[in-house]
Amino acid sequence: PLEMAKITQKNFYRQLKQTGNAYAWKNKLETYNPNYYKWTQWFFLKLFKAGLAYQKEAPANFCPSCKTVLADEQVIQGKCERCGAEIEIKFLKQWFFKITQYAPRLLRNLEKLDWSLKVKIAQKNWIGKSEGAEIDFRLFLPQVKRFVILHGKGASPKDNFYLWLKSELKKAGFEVEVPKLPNSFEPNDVKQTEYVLKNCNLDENTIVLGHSFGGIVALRLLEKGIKLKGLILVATPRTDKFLDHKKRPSVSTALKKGFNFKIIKENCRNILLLYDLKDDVVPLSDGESFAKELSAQLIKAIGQKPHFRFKKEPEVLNICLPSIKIFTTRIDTIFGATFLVLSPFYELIRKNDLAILPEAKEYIKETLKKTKKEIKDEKTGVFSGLYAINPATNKKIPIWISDYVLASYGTGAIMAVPAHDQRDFEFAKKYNLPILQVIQVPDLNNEKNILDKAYEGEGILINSAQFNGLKSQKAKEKILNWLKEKGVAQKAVSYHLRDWLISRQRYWGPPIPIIYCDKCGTVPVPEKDLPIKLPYIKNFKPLGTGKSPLANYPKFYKTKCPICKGLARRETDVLDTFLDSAWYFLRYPSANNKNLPWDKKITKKWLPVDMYIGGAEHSVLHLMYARFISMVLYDLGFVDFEEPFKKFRAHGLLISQGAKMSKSKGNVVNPDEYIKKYGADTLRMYLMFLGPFEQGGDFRDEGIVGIWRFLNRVWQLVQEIKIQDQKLKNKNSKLDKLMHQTIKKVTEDIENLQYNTAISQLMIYQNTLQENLKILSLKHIKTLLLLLAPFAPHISEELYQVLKAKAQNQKSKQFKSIFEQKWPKYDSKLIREDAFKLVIQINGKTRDVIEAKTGLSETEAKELALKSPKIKKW
RNA sequence: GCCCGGGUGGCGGAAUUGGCAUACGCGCAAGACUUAAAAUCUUGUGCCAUCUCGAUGGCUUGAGGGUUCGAGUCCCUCCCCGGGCACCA
Repeated sequence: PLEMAKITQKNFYRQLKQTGNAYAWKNKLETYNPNYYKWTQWFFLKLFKAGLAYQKEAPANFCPSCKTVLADEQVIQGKCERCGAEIEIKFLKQWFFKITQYAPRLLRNLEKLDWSLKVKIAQKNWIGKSEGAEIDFRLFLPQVKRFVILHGKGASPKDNFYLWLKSELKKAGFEVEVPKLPNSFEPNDVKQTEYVLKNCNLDENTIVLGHSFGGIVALRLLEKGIKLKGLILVATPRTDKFLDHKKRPSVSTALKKGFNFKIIKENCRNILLLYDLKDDVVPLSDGESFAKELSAQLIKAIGQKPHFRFKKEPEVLNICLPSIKIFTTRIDTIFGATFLVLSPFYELIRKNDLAILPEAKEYIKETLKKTKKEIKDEKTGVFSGLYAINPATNKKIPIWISDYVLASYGTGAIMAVPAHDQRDFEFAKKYNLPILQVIQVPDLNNEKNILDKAYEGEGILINSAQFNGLKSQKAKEKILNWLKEKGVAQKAVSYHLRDWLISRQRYWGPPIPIIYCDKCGTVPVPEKDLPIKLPYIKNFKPLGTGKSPLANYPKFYKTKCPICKGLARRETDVLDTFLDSAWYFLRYPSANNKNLPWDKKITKKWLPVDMYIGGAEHSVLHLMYARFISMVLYDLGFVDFEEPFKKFRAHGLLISQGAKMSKSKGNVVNPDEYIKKYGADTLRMYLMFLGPFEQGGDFRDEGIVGIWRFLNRVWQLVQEIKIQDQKLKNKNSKLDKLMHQTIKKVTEDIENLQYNTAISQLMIYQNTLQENLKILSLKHIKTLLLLLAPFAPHISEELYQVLKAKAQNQKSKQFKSIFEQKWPKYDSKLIREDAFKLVIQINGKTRDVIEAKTGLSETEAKELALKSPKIKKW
């Protein structure tokens, strides 16, 4: 790629120069240059340190042909933005930028921007804000009747979260016991176990929750042969390694006996472990070792207080009464929610070993083999084996798993309301799930409102208990408040925008500056070590193993940990090259600065960009990324503007033979051929003359000779003209008027990107000059050349030199360039017409047109009109 | 399905606020130059009628309706083309 880039860029630069584009060539840059991508990597580090770059395991768009993952924006209609292959969903660990954190601002700022409406709307839709609610649907726990909570060392039933948890569980309809265990300060697990056996009601409908030392007691109960429905260990020690173990001889003694895990597992099949990441008493590793021995699910969380010692610990309640959070914009239809649907990638299913059916597990595996298109084409799903409780109706509803629910939107779970959502309707029909109508269909006389498809509109509520008769809008508000009071719902906003996936398993891109060390974890490369150069390797083809080709080069990835200096491994994925282009405008003015990404003073002078012109295809790609990066840099104090481009205009796309130009279609129009035949000026001017700049169209060369002829006539004009005596000056007011009108029109049209009409005005002007060849003065022709210069720079410059030589009596001399002359100004007094055409219409039809002098009064104009002989018969 | 553009001569396209629709260019036709062709220049060129043959009348901006003295332009309904997004709950 490096060699190829150098060849293609050479040709690219040649063509840009040849077409007469006046760029500041001193300030050019190439993003593959280590001097440039050094700073791209530097951004990554800045974002990483600001908590805006993170790694996560998530379903990602994977292109099987490019063999890399892609960002959401880079999937166009289910296909790869680069190669067009059908995208698959793979569950992989990748790096992301938290662009979603900026979603509200990216949306809000749009209003202030002077951008093509098209692009603003595209961005708005892509960010896709929806307002609604998040609602908790509690899981239905079959056969569970009773909770027994065992407190820890030195505690009593009144301490920590016990009282609160007891009341919450009671509210949910369970029996709860919290025994006061004997000798709490110097507890003996044998004695406490005996106490529980004697005093508590334990059976196969009971879940025991043990907190800290209470967990050891719980395990002993199972060892004794007690069978339980479930066991929850909250921060229970496995080893006596915790900080002040010397002060806890009782715990050490209890642990020394060890556990009979085999019997424990036999007596209880549902075991969940909850450990606090910031625990200052029991290390997380205890939870990990328990999880291994008990083959149980370990949930890592952060307690309100370390070791879960606060009065309210929602994480603990969540374990006892797991619930599924859904997002909806139609809370008014909640009484019609007859089932829940989870995405196959829903966190709970993946991470918690809920009692889901084997066929559901199989389904999740199968989903990973499908392409996006296959998923879309047919709705499939499977019953999970679980049930939830609809918080509005308190009814038990089944939980299904289906890939028609996206993991990456909302919470990854939905309440299905088949009567009022077409997708849910189709799903319910296919799998024979109940459909309950809760909104009246207007204009339907039939009282039963039988539905053969979902009614998705709003209306009056039915089958919704106390909310019957309300209109959707009002009902949304009331139901939300009702569920809020119950503590199971809250207002929520969801965005369509996803975090920006920036890892690529390609070769060509800046390596992600991260080092993995067994001891120190994920370590950012120190800034002084940048750039991490992309090595020159022979086999750069993608591997298809989910890893970058760099993963085959130990020379690249073997490194030392910057912290402990031990052996470590570099990240081998590279950064999305869209990140390179997300900040290049900042680099242009300071392109030659070796020590900084940009010079503060120069940046202040030149940026933000006044006017930016590009393709609309970058609406949600480059333009969104660049805005995000600018906002981050602003927040971090590196630049003093949030928005990089004040004004943006999208040029139209020129297509060829009815399709986008592409090498594979063989319909590429090569400018070189036209330059060879007609010259660069003709080509560039023809492109401008073709049609409205912002519209684009099919490229045909049928009219190109028109421009060629026009430029030839201008050429002839300058050759033929004889510079007159100054006497003739100002004699021809008609020509002067046209000249000033032309200056005005061309100036304004250029500013509005209406090049086609500017050129047509130049043609009119040129034609008139030709007709009045004998009475032309220098200014007329000079103005023509000045106005023509931006369109046809080469010929204008040459003719300008000829003209100057003529004007100064043929002395051959090098004159200043036309591009150093001032742009002509028009005199608005001279533009005003002194005559106008008085159009006489009768019943909207033109019956006569009379030449009239300006400044007539209404009566005078009427009189004049009535004199027209033609109107008499009308 | 939703959201943007757009639909005007044979073609690319013009048309400030509603006020001569078709500017400018291509193409085409006739003429000039030429032995001839190309190039160049000049003139003409929306469609349909009518006749006394250079005028007169009518029609025309995707379709239909409306507002107005007057609509390519404003309002309503619909059709077609291009682009974007799309199980987004």
